[in-house]
Amino acid sequence: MADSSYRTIGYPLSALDRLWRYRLSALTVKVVLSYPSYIMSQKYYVTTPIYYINDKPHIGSTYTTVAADVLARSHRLRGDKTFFLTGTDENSQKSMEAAEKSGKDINVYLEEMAIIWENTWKELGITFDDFIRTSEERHHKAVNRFWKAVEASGDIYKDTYERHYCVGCEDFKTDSELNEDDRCPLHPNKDLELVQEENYFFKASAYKDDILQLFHKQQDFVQPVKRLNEIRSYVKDGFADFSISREAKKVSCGIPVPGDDSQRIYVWFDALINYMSAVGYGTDDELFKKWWPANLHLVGKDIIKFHCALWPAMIMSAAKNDPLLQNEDGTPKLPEQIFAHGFFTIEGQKMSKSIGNVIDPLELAVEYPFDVIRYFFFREIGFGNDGDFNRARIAERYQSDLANTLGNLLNRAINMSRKYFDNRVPTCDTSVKTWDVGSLLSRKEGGRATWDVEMVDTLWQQVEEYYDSARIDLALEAIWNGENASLILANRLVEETQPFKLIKEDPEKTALVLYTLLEFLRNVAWMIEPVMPNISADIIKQLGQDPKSEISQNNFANLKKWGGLEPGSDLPEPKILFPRLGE
RNA sequence: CGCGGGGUAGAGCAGUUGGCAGCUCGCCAGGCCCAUAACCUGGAGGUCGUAGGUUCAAGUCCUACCCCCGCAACCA
Repeated sequence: MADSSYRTIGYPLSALDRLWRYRLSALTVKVVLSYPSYIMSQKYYVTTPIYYINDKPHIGSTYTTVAADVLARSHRLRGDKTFFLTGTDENSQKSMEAAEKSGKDINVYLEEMAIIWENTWKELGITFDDFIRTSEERHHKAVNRFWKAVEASGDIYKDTYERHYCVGCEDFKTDSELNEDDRCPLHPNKDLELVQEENYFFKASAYKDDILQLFHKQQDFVQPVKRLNEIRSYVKDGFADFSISREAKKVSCGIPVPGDDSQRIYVWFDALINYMSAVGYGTDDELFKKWWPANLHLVGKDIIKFHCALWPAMIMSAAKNDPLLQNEDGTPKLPEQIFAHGFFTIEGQKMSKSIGNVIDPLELAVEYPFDVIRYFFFREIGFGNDGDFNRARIAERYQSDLANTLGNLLNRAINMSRKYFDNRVPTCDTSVKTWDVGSLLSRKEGGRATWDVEMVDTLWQQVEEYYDSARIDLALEAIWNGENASLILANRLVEETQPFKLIKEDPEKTALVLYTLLEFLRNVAWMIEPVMPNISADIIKQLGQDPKSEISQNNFANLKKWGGLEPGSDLPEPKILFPRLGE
């Protein structure tokens, strides 16, 4: 990097060979902004969708919820005021049908199921801060307030119509949206309902340009980019008004339309508002001001239409007549970002109850420590992409990444330290930031021959950036395999310095090497804490520290500062972190 | 013209604005002996779905085409 002798200034561009251009591009310095952590401290509000409770949680909803948990934990770790919301959608026809099937009273059924969901998340160690149920009073109040605001903006109108309604899409279909057999192309085997009634509509179409403008101005409003493209073309091609109510006599659930008991608010208009009702909209203005707008709505790729287009349109409308929804400059307080993750198949097959491959997360947590599953979710599958939930791959990841790379490194580092330094963390000068390794640490040409604490700082910066952009997968990759300090590199460090030989010649240098390994592992433990909280705590305990006391300091800058592991402190006897499988 | 995803090493995947085709696992050969038969190094293995086009330069941009996956219900 420092060697710029091959930069032949003034050379005509056309004469540049491939190598030259390649090297020049390698010179591009990544500028990473870093702030003192006391400035970084801010609020973070993240949500999952509210789940239909026509059955217990499965691996799919678990994936979404765990992702939100990882992001919430990553912000808490850094001292951000964090609010993580999940919950249940109880005003839907699907819940009603499931209740009927079970033969239970609807309220009894909803109560039981909501408890199952909440308890499942608790048992899996999900750190949600609130659990919203759309049957709750606070939600009804929020919906009422929201409806009235939208109504005052003139965006709710009544219409009598006769139209094709697709139960699968929960949406109306215009003639142009039907396939050649006059059926819904998404649900061709499902009869369209010819619906004839008088309902309320939300004038979404009035916000078409504003939504497109939003996509244009805030390019990261929808992530990943491919979803933004998808939703943009949907809005461009026609962003029709949404039906937002049903005749009360035809549905057995739902919140009554304010001022019109003959109609019930229908599905999405009601459900989306949960993100506001949970933080006090309609019940606690101060609380609402504290948390809204949400920083991130985490959703599955199937519901981006509602979250990325309908929801902002609804807020734009309501904001016109509700100061609580306005920024200081009068613009609507929209959520900052919507991230759509992909779906996964189970062993190559679509997840399906009839195939019988639906996985209960609690049963899975018996097969593997749940931290391992969490790791697999984000290491194996690029976040935002589709993937496959595959047992063989879990075992592979476990053996290779967890046992061999991480677990073994911890074990060998602790064992050597104990053996050579009287069961203690080696004593060395922790202010030494850089030292000769003796050979090349990086296998790449031009790789470094020194250990440099700066590499750990750089890794921290990368990891934080990746967590910030919800790229949990990239954070893990950087920790395990990155160009800077990484677990791979730490293992290589052992080979290059050979502390097991070095101890006979140069105990001081050996102390430096082993301290570096242990202290790096302490840092890694905190980097992976959002994804593997239990493993993280285990590592810190094995290093002779109390994870709780460290985190209770709630001082992120302190926690990641090099030298946190005290030289000379006791090192307990190590335990195998990830026992080999099948033994 | 229904919508979306995808075709890159044996398997699974990355490849930002075109600039030496990469990662993990597996395989082969060495090294090491602190450690969980773990760790490190080297190697083999590619017509980047096909055919055209733009360009000094295409996995990447353009055009056409082929193939695979998902789209009854359950369902993130």
